[in-house]
Amino acid sequence: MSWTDERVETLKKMWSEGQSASQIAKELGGVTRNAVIGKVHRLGLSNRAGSGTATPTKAPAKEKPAAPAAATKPAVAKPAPKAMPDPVPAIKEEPEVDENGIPISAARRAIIPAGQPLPPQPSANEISPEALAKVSEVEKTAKRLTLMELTEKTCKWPVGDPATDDFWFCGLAVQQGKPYCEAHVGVAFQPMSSRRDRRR
DNA sequence: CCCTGATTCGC
DNA sequence: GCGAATCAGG
Repeated sequence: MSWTDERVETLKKMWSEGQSASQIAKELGGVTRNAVIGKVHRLGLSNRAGSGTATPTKAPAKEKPAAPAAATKPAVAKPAPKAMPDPVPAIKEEPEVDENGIPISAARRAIIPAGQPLPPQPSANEISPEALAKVSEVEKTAKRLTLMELTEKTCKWPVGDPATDDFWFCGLAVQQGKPYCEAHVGVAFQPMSSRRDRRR
């Protein structure tokens, strides 16, 4: 595989979205995470926006002389609108939870630990019955943790009403890089088409 | 041990 | 330019 324009674009997009190199590599296929990282560096987009907690170790004061005095612009220059991508879909205000126990907006918003990007809201999206079934089943075996018992390794999917006693977090082992266990990741992150059109 | 990105260096 | 091997950290 080679770095076609398309692949590079995907790489750029995913990288800026905060996806990990391995995730990107998986997505692209035919490349390893090393390849992705290597490419990222060659493209000169090594640092992403956000927490510099990754691997700062030592941040040598590398000041980038953005624009030498050479070219002096007549000022006025546009404020550079920057990118403002935030397709935050208007979430439906649903005061109740699904019969399958899927929490809605309010609870979720408050609980989400602010991981990396953001958990795309299922909103209008339909979740596969399989995934939902999986969730309701998982909730039986959930560890029912309290807020303070949560760690990076515990699923942070909230269940129940935070305002009542009947509220807890799944607490099962999270999926690497995700805030939820596999089952909950399944309903939190929908690929695209969850509907399986079965036709003859 | 799982993972992460960073760097090096032969190709 | 590419990416495996390696390094360094969580």
